[in-house]
Amino acid sequence: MAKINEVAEAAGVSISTVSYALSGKRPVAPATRKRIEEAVRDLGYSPNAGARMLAGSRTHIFALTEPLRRDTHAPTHMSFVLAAAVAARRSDYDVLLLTDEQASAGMARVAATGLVDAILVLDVAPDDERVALARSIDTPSVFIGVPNDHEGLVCVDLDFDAAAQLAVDRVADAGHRAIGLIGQPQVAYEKSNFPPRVRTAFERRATERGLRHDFRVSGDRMSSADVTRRATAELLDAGATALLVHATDDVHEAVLGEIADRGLGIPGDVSIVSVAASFDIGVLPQALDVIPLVPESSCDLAVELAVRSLTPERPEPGLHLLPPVYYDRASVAAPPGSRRV
Amino acid sequence: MAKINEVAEAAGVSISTVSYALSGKRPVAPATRKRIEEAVRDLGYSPNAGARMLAGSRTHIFALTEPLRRDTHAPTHMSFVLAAAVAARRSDYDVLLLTDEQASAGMARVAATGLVDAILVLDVAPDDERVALARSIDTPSVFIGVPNDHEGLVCVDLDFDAAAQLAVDRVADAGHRAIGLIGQPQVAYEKSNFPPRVRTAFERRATERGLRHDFRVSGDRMSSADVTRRATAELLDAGATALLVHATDDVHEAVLGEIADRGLGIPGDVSIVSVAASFDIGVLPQALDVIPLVPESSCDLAVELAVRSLTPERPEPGLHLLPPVYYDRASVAAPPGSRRV
DNA sequence: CATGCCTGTCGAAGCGTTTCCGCGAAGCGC
DNA sequence: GCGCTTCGCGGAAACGCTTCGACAGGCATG
Repeated sequence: MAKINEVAEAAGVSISTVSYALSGKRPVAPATRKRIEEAVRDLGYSPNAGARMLAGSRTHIFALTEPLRRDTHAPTHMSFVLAAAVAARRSDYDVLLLTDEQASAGMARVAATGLVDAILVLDVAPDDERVALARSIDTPSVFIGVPNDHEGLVCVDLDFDAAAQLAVDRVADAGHRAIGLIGQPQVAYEKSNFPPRVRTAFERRATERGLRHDFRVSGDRMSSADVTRRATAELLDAGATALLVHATDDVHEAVLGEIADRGLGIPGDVSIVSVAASFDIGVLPQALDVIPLVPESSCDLAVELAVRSLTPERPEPGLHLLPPVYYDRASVAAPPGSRRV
Repeated sequence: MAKINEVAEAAGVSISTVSYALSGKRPVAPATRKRIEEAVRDLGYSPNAGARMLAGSRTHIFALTEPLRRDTHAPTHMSFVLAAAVAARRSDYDVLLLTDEQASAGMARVAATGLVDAILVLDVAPDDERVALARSIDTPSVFIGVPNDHEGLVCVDLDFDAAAQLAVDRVADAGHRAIGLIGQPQVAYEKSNFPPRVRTAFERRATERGLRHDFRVSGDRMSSADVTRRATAELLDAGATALLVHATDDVHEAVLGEIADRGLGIPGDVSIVSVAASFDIGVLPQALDVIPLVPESSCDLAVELAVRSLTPERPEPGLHLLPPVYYDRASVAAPPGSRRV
């Protein structure tokens, strides 16, 4: 509760010198700086947030908007929120949560009142209404996810296309000629932005590589494991020797369960690659090759772009895609009966 | 981006009149008020957040601290965060998220800088370090959950004792003489504050009513359904005719699965009551009697107390427990072979 | 020795609200 | 018609910080 003038008095300098010493925006003599730092410590001074906002042009707050759709996968979502908060903090920023209907309304509000310096947009839908909003306000925003119409926006995401292509290439290189993709639940292809990207890239690349390929959605919360198991069964029955899985942990479990129940081995009989998994793949009973979706990476980049958009070197609008990384866990091998080793 | 003086000019009044008209802290002539409101609309004025904080003594921000322990159940947690944000918004408050290590460090920081008016404490552990912190700062705080040492703190929670007692009474009244409790995973009894409360109250009340009773933990994420099924089997084998379940949805599913596999009917052979469930009990394949833990109730109350702690009528420190509500879904009946109907 | 240039510091002007104090006009009772 | 209260409103002082412009002194340069 000490104020800056008390610090100044205690250190025997002027208020402005204290301010400069703390912000580092102007050089201060080492001896002076030391006295000031001591005074700060002794008095337990920390600058008043409101005064800082008013005088400076920074609030040191980012908004995080998240509509929280019904079908949002809670654990994944939590990882992103956490990662965003941690990343923001590293740049001396706090995070203001705008959930639910406040995702849009609040976004306009905090922009108008100047409560935040920038806005991080989470849980992006293909036709997200926050796209228009972002364009209409002058608070910079960074989308974590790619809406259909992203003209002029700064977007961050895993390069899902490249990820899907990488996975397809890997199994194709291993000699597989027929592959399947177990995707997200049906609703995700309507409400979310990335599942369709994986699917499309999968199909395109499989075609390019001359592979037979097929796609199935997985089960959602209600229909549970059954749908997924059936999907797995269908793909295997159709002759697929490699499966890519783009889904949550329980879907992976169901896929592995079905494979095990059939007495098939990984990678001896079936090869598996997990694409864009955002959970800890280590919780699964079987080690799987994975191209992870790392919330920390996306959020770190998003925060960096947000910070930079407050400087003269604003980041250029457009897609900032993170290159996929492939982790080999020996769940991909040549298909059974193949002539190669 | 319009400022209050522009509004004043446009409406032909002074700045202070605009302020009073908007805050309602002093009466303003209807005609004047109308002119001001129009000017506000025309100019799209919204008061600058920083200036408001500095001049007024309110920031209109609550902090929400959540350490996010490893074992936190993501969906439940999300419900609480969402409920808190919604409740806060109804009182014209925004929510600043302090996760992870910032749960404590950030709590001290936002208090010192005056960034927030009050602090909501989530995810409370029995020996929570935020207890000491809360006492040492002068920003009011409200705990959602009850730490062991809650002397002088304002705490909100479901009355777990009463809930457990209510459930025990219900099955006892129905004629059961041997009952079981399927609780949370083991770790929850060390790290969380409420599971032990349910267990203790269960045991006390069952003893008071002269019931044979037994307790089992459920399985966690890794050990999955097996542990829970075994626990269920053990309780049933020991002769329990009624089971109380205090756990997440998948544990409920496992319990129901085990009962179904044994060819037992609910409530014909076994009676079930779900205690303090925070998920939508409707997702289960079978309707169950439930005493729900409603995040909205807790958070609404917490916000109300937080708001009130900023007024002269500060709420008195202590436990503010929400009375449990019993929803009858016909999953409790007389035990098999009982003489009554 | 005068000049100019750094370096380190200070004073003061904002930043956009809220709120205290006070003033004029209108309404009231006598 | 006079003094009183009440009502509506305006002026101006905070609120605590950042930052611009200025200035003194020390140093090297011509």
